[in-house]
Amino acid sequence: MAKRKNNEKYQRIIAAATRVFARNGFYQSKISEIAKEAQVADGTIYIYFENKDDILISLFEEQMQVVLDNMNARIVALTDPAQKLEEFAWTHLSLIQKNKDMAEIIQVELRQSGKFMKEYKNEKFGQYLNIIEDIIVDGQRSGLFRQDVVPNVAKRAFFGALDEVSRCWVLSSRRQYDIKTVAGQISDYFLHGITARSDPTDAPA
Amino acid sequence: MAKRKNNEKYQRIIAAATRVFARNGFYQSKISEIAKEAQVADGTIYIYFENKDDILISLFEEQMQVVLDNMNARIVALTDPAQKLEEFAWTHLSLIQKNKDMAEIIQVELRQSGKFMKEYKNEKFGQYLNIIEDIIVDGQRSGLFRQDVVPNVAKRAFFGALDEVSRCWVLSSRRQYDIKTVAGQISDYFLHGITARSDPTDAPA
DNA sequence: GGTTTCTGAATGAATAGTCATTCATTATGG
DNA sequence: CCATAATGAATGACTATTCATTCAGAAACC
Repeated sequence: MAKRKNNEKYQRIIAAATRVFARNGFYQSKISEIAKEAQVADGTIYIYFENKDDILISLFEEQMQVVLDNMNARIVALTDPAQKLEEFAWTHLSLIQKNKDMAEIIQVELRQSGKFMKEYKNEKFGQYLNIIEDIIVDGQRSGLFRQDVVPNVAKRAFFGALDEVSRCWVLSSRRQYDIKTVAGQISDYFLHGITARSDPTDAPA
Repeated sequence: MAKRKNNEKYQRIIAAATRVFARNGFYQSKISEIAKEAQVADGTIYIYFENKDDILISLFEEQMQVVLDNMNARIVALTDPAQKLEEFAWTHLSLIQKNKDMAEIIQVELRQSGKFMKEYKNEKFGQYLNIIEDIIVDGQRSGLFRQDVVPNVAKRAFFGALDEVSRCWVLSSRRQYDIKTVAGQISDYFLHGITARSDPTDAPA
């Protein structure tokens, strides 16, 4: 296999595949269509990738690394765990919005059972979730978050909430509410809950 | 097409397809494998179903109706919106646990596959989400829930949290925490948030 | 500088295998 | 017997992958 990173043709195929997979779904996408979209011969793809699956996995690994770096850089700049969670929500939704094709693939194609979710270990995704877990544990240590919260469950609850909203955007292609509103609402539910409180200082901003 | 409902062979094919799809994923599943599992000839499947897609859709419609009826029956018996949400969480997770193959298909194949999420309108799923929305609107009317909560966003946040936990179970096949704990935690985050409060009466049970 | 040889990326037509779907035929049961 | 259900081998489309060939540029040589 020819050298991958920083290779113009490799990147062109990745970009083309992202569009094609998002358009048709993985199993409906033909190698020939990706080749055409990348302005490359069918066979050329096999110089850079093992097979069709490998294109999807590579696509994911490549993008996930960017997302991880991005997110870590933003989180590390903050100290307050509550602020960190808000930042996570906002950044996550921004990334989804900025790269809809990619988001759709991660959401829809990669999670398909059998091959991808079961056989491919998907460490990058685990690392991503662990950013949330670390924030929660940190907040518990400092006494800001309740001690009876189970970080491993809470991280999934928080991520799941964001993810479901993202799915809605990705699949319906219309956003009813802007990112700021949604990210704010979700982190607010998670931090303070939806139950009304008689004490007005508890009301959100 | 031979009459469907209450037909023994129809049900046998649905049941077989559920197992096979859960095992291999939709696109990796062969009609011949479903036929074998249902102890039926390949061609017989086409007496009861239009095509392969139709099997998946029928599977889903059939099961979703059961889930909807189940959930509605349980919710209607309660009056307190907060209790209703707790009941929703508990029932949802119980149903997932009780029927893992089905859960996997709904989670992984149907909801997330481009072909099905984009082209198939999926009204049953919308109805399911609307149960949550109705509870939230109800709670706002009675002043129990905050007025600044957006029901349409909140329903997705709540469902997403449950769904992510379910996915974790379905794909890893081991449950670290029992249903009662998880359902309790999630509805508690959603109702009261994870932030610690100085007033001890705010602490969860 | 000009000629030859070499290299390996790129090509795309051909292959080889897979499977959904059909349908001529057979069984069933009323 | 007729109608309906069931069968499963055969069909036909589809497409991932291969590989013999081309070709542009780099090295070697004179």
